[in-house]
Amino acid sequence: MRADAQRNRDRIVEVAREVFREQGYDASLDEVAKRAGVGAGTLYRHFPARENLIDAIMQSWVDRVDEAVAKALAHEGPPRALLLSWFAAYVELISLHKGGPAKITSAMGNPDSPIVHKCQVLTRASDRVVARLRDEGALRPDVDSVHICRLVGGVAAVADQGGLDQSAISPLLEVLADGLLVPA
Amino acid sequence: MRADAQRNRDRIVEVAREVFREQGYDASLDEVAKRAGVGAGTLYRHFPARENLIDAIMQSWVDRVDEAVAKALAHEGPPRALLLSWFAAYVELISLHKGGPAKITSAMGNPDSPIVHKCQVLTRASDRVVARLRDEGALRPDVDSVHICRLVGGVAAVADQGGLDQSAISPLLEVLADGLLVPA
DNA sequence: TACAATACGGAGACTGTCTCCGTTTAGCAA
DNA sequence: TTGCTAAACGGAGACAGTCTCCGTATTGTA
Repeated sequence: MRADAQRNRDRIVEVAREVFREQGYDASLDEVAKRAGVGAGTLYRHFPARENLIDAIMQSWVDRVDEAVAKALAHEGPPRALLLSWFAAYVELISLHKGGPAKITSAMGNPDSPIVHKCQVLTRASDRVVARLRDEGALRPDVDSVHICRLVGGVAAVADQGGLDQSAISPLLEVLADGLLVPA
Repeated sequence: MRADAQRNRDRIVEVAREVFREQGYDASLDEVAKRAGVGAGTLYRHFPARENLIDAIMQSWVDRVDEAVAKALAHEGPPRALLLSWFAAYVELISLHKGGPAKITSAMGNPDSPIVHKCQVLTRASDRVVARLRDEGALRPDVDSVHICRLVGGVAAVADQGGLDQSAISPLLEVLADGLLVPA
């Protein structure tokens, strides 16, 4: 890629991150282009669809997912606490931008989505949690990490769109944990 | 209301129901006006916001909610089957139109939403199921019907946006049921 | 039949998406 | 350095959707 193209691409991503954080994933792309000081054509050449831009923004975010799952696994404690800790991290990670939970969760399992590989990062992270719990015999045998991602993503989507805060989310996540773990 | 106004209003609702069923809740309102044979101004005078139109469309749907909950309650069987039967009906009811689950669930508990009273219909229906299960001592004491509506609505939203079918939804609803009921 | 009051409709302002193509620039080879 | 070409740029403008404004038409009443 030519140096100027790289420069513009980087700048667009940087600005988009800012604009999306302010206004959510529905923000105007022409606005992003304008603030980045490039023409609309340049933006759309680099990112033919809005989703491609979102995907690029999330690049740095992948690292945070790995950190979060490592932290959750490192924490000693009963399976329920581990699961709840991962759920909370999961919700936070996908809720960084308004509209994120719905966007990510609905792309889950759709191989044609431009953000498919971001979804894989999440399912793989959940896989690690699932594997640990399964080792301990704490997880119901018929659940897998896609189920978990959909359930927790659903809660996050509702919370995001309905403006729920932490205290409203927690009881919902607890129900999920109780439904996923084998009865004590 | 003047007779011509009433006529137009009815016609707009009728056409909107059809258009929304075909294209989802994001369908163009000008298209609705056009098909209804009225000007855009007329549509927007009757329904200042898209949500008001959606609210009007759902009028007939309220009856179906009452029917569904009655049917679920009439069914003899263990609490888990009752709950799952209600969940399935709930998902179906709010998924009649594309985008419905997200719209309805995110309005849940927001008193300013134009469709707030449709949400109340759903919570009240869930209340009846909750009351029955609580009588039987089958429900965890700390859950209420708003929790249930949010959880099931979240699953419905994910299913709606991700194009999941019945077989993908069922295991998710089962997890919810297991998390909501006291362990057997 | 006349006359308010009420309602209608559609042109057009505005906003956002996305494309097309003439212009500019980076990078390389001589 | 210079010249050249492929690559990239940018922004005008086509298109689509939302929503308003206001001149016109209709209703229902006195």
